[in-house]
Amino acid sequence: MKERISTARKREIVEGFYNLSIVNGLENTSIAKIGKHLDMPPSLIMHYFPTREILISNLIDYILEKYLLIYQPIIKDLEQNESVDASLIVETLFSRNWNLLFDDGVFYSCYALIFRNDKIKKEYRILHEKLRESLKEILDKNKEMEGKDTAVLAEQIFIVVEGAYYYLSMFDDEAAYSQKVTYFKNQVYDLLRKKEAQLL
Amino acid sequence: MKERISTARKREIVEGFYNLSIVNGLENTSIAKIGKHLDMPPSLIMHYFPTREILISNLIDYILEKYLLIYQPIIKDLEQNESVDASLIVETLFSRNWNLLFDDGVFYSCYALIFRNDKIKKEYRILHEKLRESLKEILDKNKEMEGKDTAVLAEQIFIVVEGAYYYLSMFDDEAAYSQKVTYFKNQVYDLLRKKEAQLL
DNA sequence: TATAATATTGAATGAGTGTTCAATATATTT
DNA sequence: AAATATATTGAACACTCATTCAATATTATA
Repeated sequence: MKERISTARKREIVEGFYNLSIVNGLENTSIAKIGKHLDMPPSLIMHYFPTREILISNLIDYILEKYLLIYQPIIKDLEQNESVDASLIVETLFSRNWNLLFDDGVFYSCYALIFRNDKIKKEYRILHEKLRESLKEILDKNKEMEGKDTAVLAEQIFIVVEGAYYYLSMFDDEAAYSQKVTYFKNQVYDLLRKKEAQLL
Repeated sequence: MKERISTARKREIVEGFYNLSIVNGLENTSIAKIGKHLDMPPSLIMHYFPTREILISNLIDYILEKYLLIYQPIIKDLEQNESVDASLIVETLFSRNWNLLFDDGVFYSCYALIFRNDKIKKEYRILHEKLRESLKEILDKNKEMEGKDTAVLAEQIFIVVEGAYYYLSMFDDEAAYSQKVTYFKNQVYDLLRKKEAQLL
């Protein structure tokens, strides 16, 4: 019972931190502000997260956890069919639903921390490796992929996806945005179509 | 003369800000710390940069200015030859010299600001468009590129480069790093080799 | 040389920071 | 019901923050 209170409070605090960070930025979201937002004294936050660093670490866990949900449409499809076709993969990877899962501003602020914090760097690395492994498994279920090095293919596809999200975040103009997305989707389709297995 | 003092001081301050941010992170680099680092009172910094926001804006100008220097090896080569071959382009884009030009931690911290600051977003967008336009011009000088949509090609190449830098920053292991770089370089070579012009 | 403009200093401001601590309330275990 | 563990409170801490201001030093202009 107390265990439940503890975990519920922790989650409440992390989510409050996250939601405030979306609006104010990670660097401007203080423990006092989180407390005011959630109507609880800062000392209670410190009770569950002894230092701000620990709190940030938990926020990152929370964000990365959400990040893994991208594959949900594909997993859902796999429950009914044996393999997934290319278009569902591409459309899922570039869907804007992704942006709804987590806030890009907070995500990149946390990402920037990898350069000065090895623990965070490792967490990010593990997540990104997971994303690629999952894509490889999905690709391996497809007969058209036989004989291809799906591990390398997954790496190359994700580089396009991640580069695209990075770049496209700079564009507000809907027309320019969607035209560029088309280029990058085609780029992934080309990778999937490529006949020869990737050379080492 | 006074003009010179002013611009020299401004540059000194921005560089101090930048150098401290590399070590402590952008969010932990205060005006007081910059002052102590440069042995000048905070009030002098405020004299040249009335608000912290303006100072950050100038830091971003400074970083983006450095970013544009990637093309230097190619420009140097173009002074002697009429066109640049693919390998110099690919090697330049993936060279680690790039990392020496500016600090990635500071760069991504500043990048994260685009999500809450439209002025910064626009600056970043303009830089990234410039990078692509320059690459297009370089590609256009090459006869092998005739008939290809070099504008789209430049977009697709840069997506790979930027995605790669984002992803590779998570890896410290030299072997894993260089193997992955190989994949991504090949990916760009494939783009350059592709016969058909890109469909709209 | 006198005047105006800019450069530089140092002290002060109030607000906000993360964190600590002792006291109290609530729930769990004995 | 008593003892123990956890949850919650609110006040306080020393410190740092960006920013302001009046005073002084230096340089440029008239």
